[in-house]
Amino acid sequence: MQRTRGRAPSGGRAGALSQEVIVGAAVSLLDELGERGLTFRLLAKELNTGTGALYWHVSNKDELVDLAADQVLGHAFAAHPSLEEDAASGLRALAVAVFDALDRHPWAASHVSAPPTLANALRLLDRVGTLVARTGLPAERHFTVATAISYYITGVSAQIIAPRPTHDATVSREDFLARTARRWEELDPADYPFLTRTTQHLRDHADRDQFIAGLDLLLDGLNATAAPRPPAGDSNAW
Amino acid sequence: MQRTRGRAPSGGRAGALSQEVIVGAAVSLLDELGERGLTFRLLAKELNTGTGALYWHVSNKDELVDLAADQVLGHAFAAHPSLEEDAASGLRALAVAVFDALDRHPWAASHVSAPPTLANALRLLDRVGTLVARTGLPAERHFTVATAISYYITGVSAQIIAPRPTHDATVSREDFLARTARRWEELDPADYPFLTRTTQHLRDHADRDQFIAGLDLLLDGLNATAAPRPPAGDSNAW
DNA sequence: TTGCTTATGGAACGCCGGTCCATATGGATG
DNA sequence: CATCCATATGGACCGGCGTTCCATAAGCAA
Repeated sequence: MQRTRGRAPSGGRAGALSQEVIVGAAVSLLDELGERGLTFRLLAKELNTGTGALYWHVSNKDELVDLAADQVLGHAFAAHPSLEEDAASGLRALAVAVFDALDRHPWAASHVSAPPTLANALRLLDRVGTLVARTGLPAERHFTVATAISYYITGVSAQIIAPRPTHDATVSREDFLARTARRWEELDPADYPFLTRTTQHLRDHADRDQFIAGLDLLLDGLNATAAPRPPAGDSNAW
Repeated sequence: MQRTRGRAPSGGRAGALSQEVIVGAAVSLLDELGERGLTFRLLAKELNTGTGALYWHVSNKDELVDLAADQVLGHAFAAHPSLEEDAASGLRALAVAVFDALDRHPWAASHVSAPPTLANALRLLDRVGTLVARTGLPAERHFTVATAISYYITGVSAQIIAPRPTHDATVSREDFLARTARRWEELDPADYPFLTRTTQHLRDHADRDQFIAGLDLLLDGLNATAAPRPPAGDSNAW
């Protein structure tokens, strides 16, 4: 019965509760304590109310966290107003904005899903699609390519960002990488020929650059298939 | 204290418990009931023991699920023995094998993480890296490219596969897609210009093909950057 | 004022992850 | 064969969680 509550705060009570303020408080708590630390009891105390009141505006914890993640995704659009750029750099900028937004709220990364159902996830796919449509790719490929890029953005961001909370906040990133590198070095080169000689790159790599490198690979592929016949000069001219 | 229990079942008791059999039973339960349905109590009953005994072999539920997911990832290697192929088709086959393995155990998709720490996740990155090294790409790019591809495989698989359990098993995939398509059609074309004219592709798309299409895009990019100067004839000859 | 819908908050329920501990098992030692 | 101890077991128990329920309040229409 309490579907789709949280209309605009107009006309309500004074210290009115609403889905919007609840989700906002949830984001703060999630940033501070992570997904495990977010509790309806704690959230209720934070908002000076009881758990029952919260359930009037939000149907359960899964929905709450999904809404919170979608709000975080919304930050990316605020940080990246749709500039008038060419398609390739527009896609790059959008992707990086999403990565950075999720990077600031690691718990959210694993909750932005596709095919999208929430408002900002829908907006993301739509913007990617609009930019893809500008590349001159044949129309029948737009959906597939747009979806692939969206999947890359959210899926790979989640892979890169999510692993951290597994380990204590007491362990710094450098320590973690150094420890992992050492473990790779101790592996049997016969079983793991590649890893055992690649540990230095692991130590030096930056997550954000890694994300961008893969994205560029994807966009290069797009470029290559969009213009299969190599043009005379600059192959970057879409 | 109970780190790294579960030595080979040799020499133990008769109905010996071990990490291996526990993880195996967990996989079955996860397949049947999902992550929420897996319970130490239920698992204990299934194995005719108590919860305390389980904790002797596995330190907590997170570790148990991670181990279960890694076991599922191992299925992919069994299904895809390292054939002697050229790098491109080898990467394709490996990626698809992983996707298929995760597709059969949807709960596992969101638990294979990178940078890898468990045995089969390490193997995956190593195999990808080995194949990448065969492409003739300059050595200093091996790590970045291999990581990007691994991220794509696990991250995008998770994106494609994970969303399903959110909805009841009572709703078929076709129903879900049709419903989503209808919702996209009802959006305001001013806000969502791309989505509102792309609903037919949504209805028709196949997840597996979608995964492969994005992968091919990535591999095309690899191909393009590996051989920046387009060779005379076939551009697929690595 | 009356009556109905919307909204609130806190008590209570059932279940879960995890710990504790009394007990058993079986190989090593003599 | 008797003893001992690290290994292993299983069930009771604890604290805390998501969720439900319900008695009540607050706004609004007649």
